[in-house]
Amino acid sequence: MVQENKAPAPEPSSQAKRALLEQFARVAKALAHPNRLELLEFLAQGERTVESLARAAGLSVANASQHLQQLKQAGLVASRRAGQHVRYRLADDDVVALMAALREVARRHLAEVDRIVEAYLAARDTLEPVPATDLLERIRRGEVTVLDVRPPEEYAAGHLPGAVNIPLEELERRLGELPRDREVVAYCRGPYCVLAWEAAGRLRERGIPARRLEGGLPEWRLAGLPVEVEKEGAGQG
Amino acid sequence: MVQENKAPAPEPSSQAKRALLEQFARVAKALAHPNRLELLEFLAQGERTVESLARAAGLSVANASQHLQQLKQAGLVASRRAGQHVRYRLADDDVVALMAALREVARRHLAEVDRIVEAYLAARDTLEPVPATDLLERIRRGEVTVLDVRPPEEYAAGHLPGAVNIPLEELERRLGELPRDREVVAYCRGPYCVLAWEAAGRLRERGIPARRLEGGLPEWRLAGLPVEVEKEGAGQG
DNA sequence: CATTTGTTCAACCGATCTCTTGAATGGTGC
DNA sequence: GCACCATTCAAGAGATCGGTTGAACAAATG
Repeated sequence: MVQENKAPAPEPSSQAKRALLEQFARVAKALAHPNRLELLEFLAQGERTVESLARAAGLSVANASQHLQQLKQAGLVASRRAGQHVRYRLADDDVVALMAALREVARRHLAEVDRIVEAYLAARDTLEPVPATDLLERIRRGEVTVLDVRPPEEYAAGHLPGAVNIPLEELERRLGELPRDREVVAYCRGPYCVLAWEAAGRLRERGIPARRLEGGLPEWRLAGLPVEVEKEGAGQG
Repeated sequence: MVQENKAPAPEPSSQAKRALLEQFARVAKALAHPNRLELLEFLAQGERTVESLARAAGLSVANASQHLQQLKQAGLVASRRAGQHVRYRLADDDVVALMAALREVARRHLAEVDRIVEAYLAARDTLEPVPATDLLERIRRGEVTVLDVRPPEEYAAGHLPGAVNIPLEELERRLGELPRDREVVAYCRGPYCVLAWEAAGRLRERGIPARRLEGGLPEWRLAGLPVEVEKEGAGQG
């Protein structure tokens, strides 16, 4: 039934409401493309140049640059010039929290996510992951070997206390570096980063007790847990 | 230096990675339009029909229905038929958390948000809002009058313990209902809902001590604080 | 100052999104 | 079983987005 009354109370500053909603939508829009989400995941590991990000994400440099600028305009990332390069970084840890909330909603309400995890990730490692706080306790007791399977560049930008860095592709070759009397806990970029699943699976196939950390380095850092950083040659805080 | 090596390790299941990122982007895409964000804000107050939502958001019914279906496919809302109507609701409180994270990032990193708040909202009430836990304490001590300025429909779907419901447009007329010996704390739909700012401002202009609650009903509920619900005539859990 | 290297800009096309309009669907209640 | 009603579907116009290409720009190097 057509209600012939005037517009339903065009509130005083519905103008403000609209303007605010547009700002929030702007942030969401920046998150609304898989390539940008992947760039954010890389940036959550630490500062990187455009070129490095483009290579990691399999994008052309121009394309990566465009996406990064969208992220920047949405306030999700920041950049600075360092020598010849422009280095991008997450604007803040609250961006990590936002991505976590996004993943959580998707995980809980999209059956497709479960399906993908079952089909691709659970095939490599079915064990439950180790919660971060449990791991910290066991690190302090020296009961565990922490294995960082990310590329050295990301390891250098920050890693778990005492973590050993063996990128996945070198794992078989460098098995000797892992003590055999302690459980290994592997981690990488985040809760769905395949590297850690794969590493845990491969290690257990070889009889080495191994599990994944629940979440990756960004989530660990977000929880306020301690992170070690290699001192950088050109770094300046 | 141009690295002429082959593609940078096209990881085993970058397929899975891609598929997951697309799912996360799907959720973000659903959030990436001001109209849908507004619908979500209404839904965060409680279950509503398509028609009611369309009217509240100033959309055509067909358009509102389309947006609601996008939200549904992204797992953000759910629906059920009730008599002749279809009633939509938030899928889960984690959606409230996601929206909170989105607003937080926008607030902290988009200068435009501050500008809008300053220009439109702070003009009505400049006092700092009351944190939810503080308010609960004062409610229990009976030290405060809690004022819900949302429409009765939203009040009925859930409100703060002991809250008085006076929609903003009736505020002047019904000032007598407010005890004059206690501070009034007004709230509405969320941290940027103008109703509470306006109400607090108008009350203080009349010499009644009044402030806003920090956040609205959805944030209060998300924090696990107690909510009162009117018993509904046709409700069935 | 000229060159090199890394990043950004600008223009373009195809794909996707948004809203409108008008018709179809499918429960409900009589 | 029938008519009604809220909701959904379908199609189309206009706008926005996404990726490519090639040129422009900026900082460092020699």
